[in-house]
Amino acid sequence: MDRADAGGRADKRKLYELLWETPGTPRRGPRPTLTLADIARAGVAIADADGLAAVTMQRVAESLDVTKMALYRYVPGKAELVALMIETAIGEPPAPPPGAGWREQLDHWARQIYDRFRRHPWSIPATVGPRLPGPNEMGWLERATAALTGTGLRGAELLDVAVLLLGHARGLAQQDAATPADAPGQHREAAFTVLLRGREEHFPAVTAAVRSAAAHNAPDQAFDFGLARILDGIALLVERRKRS
Amino acid sequence: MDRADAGGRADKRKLYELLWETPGTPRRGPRPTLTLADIARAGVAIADADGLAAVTMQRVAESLDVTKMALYRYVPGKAELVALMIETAIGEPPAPPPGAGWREQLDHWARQIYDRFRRHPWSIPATVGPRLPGPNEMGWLERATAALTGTGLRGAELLDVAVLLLGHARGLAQQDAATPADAPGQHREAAFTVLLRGREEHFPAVTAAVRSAAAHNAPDQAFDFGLARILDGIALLVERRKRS
DNA sequence: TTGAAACTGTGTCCGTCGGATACAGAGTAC
DNA sequence: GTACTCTGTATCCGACGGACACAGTTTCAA
Repeated sequence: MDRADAGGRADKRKLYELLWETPGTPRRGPRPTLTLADIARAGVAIADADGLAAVTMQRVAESLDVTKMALYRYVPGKAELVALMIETAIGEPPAPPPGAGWREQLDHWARQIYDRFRRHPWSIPATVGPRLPGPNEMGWLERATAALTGTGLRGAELLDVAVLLLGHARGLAQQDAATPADAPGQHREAAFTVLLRGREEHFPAVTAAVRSAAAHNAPDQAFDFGLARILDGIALLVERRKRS
Repeated sequence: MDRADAGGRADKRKLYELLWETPGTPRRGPRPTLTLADIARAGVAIADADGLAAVTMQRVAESLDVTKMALYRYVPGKAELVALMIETAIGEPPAPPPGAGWREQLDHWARQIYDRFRRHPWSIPATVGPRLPGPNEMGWLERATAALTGTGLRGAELLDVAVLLLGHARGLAQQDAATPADAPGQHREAAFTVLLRGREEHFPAVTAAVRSAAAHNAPDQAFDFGLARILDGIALLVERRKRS
């Protein structure tokens, strides 16, 4: 049973303090050999190298030359460790290109977060489910909403746009992570072709689409394509609001 | 260590047979007491009730009045069981509304898949990472691409559109699942308000957006909003292709 | 009719995981 | 110096996924 399900309010409070408050260092007893940042970085390194499943309290502790149980002096449990890892991996939001309009800013924002997801594929499964956002995560959200301030969109819509772009970046990063690294050329089409073989009459439209895509052997532009459609749709709304 | 990481080719082949081939029933030995569909349904029921973490070989077996190890006669491992559960939960794709244009079809498609994700929140974390799509999943993709056939979009773009819509439905369903069920009114804003309190100067744009959203106490329309933007953006492209 | 073969479900065992608890040593404040 | 507090450790536990050997059951072939 995952503690995230049954843990309840106490765990959530612990996580909040861990993410949002810098602990006032106590002045008694031996100095800690580790810091939260150390632990988070060690976890990220392991996850980057061998995936999220390889992030074990045991292994994180070994990479820090400490016993497994020592980690529990810093982190209440594994869920909180992963939360810290996410904050570390996502990092601080990048500065928007100076003097850019809302569209360029959002385009930049989406590409940056897409890049983070691709550099840390484990963060995609790690960020599903009910979660408490950390300061860095909130910082990214701030940048996205700030980009749209003054466009005439409503408050809720600003948040909706951020969620929309984030979902797209996540989805595409996941698709990239799903394609094996040994087929650099036709990522997605190759996997589908095998599945569709002999079943063309069941999936005629997909078959046609895959064949057409393979024939034009265009590079994988799914992220750019979706991003352009989304921004087009937002631009349409901005224009409409401006006129009214 | 998760077998999905290190398992390699043999596991993938097993999973393919499991998802795509109806096994020729052997005629020797005692008749099986279970079917794959039984097991998948039992797993779905447990996941719907208590979450994905509650789906244990032990518990699935108990709910079927069988020993844990009996399940391994049907399913190579837990990863494959979850894959079967996903196929069962997603189900066959719905028939498109007759006589509808591409936009209505895609709108319907997105709402339907959004609904599936919301009815089975566990399927969101279950469908991350490298996966082999099953027949039902491919069926959904078929419907989406079929809706756009004849619009002048390229083959790769049809697939991109499906990925885009799927990502949106996933993202929003996840956000819904993250909001506690005891706050029916202002879902998202309530959680943010607590985090932003006392930090308004750090996140001015988010603060303003959240306050504005809370003031207009509009119902949660994030899914509708994003879907409309996406379809607007696609419509723009379709128009452009039609003219050229 | 009588094995032999094949298949199903069971019981037992193992390694690994997250985590609780008790304890020993280290450092600080009085 | 001594009491207190904090750190890291050692040991233990239950639950998990899974391997393996075995017993019972059904069908096929002689």
